[in-house]
Amino acid sequence: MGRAPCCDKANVKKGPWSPEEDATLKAYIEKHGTGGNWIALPQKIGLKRCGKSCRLRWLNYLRPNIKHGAFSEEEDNIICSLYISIGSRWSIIAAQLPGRTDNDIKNYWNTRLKKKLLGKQRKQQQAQQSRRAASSLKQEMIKRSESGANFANLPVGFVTQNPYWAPELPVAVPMVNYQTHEPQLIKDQASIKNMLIKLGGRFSADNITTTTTNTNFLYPVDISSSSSSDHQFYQNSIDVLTCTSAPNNNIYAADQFASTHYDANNNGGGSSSPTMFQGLDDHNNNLQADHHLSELVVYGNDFPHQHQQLDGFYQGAETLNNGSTGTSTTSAESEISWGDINSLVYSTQMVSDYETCQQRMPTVHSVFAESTYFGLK
DNA sequence: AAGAAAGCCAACCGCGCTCCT
DNA sequence: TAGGAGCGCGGTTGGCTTTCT
Repeated sequence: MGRAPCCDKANVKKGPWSPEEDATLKAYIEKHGTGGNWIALPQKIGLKRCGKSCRLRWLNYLRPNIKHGAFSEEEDNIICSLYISIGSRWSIIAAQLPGRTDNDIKNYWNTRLKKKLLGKQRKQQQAQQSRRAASSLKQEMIKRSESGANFANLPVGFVTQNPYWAPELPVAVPMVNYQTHEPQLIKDQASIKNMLIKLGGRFSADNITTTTTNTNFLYPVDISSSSSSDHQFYQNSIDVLTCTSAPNNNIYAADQFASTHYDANNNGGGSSSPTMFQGLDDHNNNLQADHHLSELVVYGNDFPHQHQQLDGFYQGAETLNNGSTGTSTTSAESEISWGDINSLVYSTQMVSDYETCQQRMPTVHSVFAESTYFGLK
């Protein structure tokens, strides 16, 4: 049984608002306010509109100080930065842009900005580089495994980047036990599989047996104290997102990160939105999966390349926009896999952290340690 | 000049969350 | 504590406009 409709659909007008309707609504709200009840409002003022429609019309068009028209370069940058940081939280993004509505920003992003930022050429570069990185990492993992390497030396929280599940599993997955804080190697395929499911992989309905709440393999850790060789190894292995005011400069746990993007029934975090890792079971989607699994760790603020790389991100975007590269990108060529860009966002957990951060610090940086992710190197 | 395709954006839809009873 | 009502949000749709062929 579905939810009861908020209004009598048969007796409400749909479609564009007339100037008269606008005037009626505006005059009433300016004089009396909304009265705290949008559902009842249209009846009060004699509009044959759904209360939700009135609310939307007021918020997106009629209320004072709404800014219409072109977005500035500065606004573009803010939107991009926040989208990368927090994803499609349009209301939060809109809160940073006075006069802009979430709907406006959403439309602007969907129709223009995202095309501006990414293109086919980049995707191809990304594919090549990602394959190379995954391959070298896998070899490194095998080497370490064969030599009986002590994975305790690895930075805590490391997840093998062998990203694509079937048909072969990673050789081994170094993890830190959440309870004991002891490093451990996970070699058992079922365990690894469950772990990856937990981290966000979706393989098939039959295979989903874990929930997002039962096990915790990882916990936040400061990698700044890791040895330089490990640091390098790590750096070559993962992508990095950072929040400059993350508590204690800690890495966020991968499970924390993934659990908010996935649930075992594939219900997503809300409505019908795809989960972050949707597509991992697609055999043609190796590249995308590469990226998803390589993003499971978040550093603190001491990573050296962050500003430079964020700058690179924007430079790349501008280059695309200006068409100033030798290989200009046409709009037709700009079709992209949105798994790529959607995978850039923080988890809900991180968003709340971000929101906390935001109260303390004016900016939040997102960073990608491997800027090859964007083909920017 | 006309039809097709693409771009754009206002509005709708449905779900999760919160508040209230 | 449970259930209902309303709110807020993000995804999607549909229709108008602009550009392309």
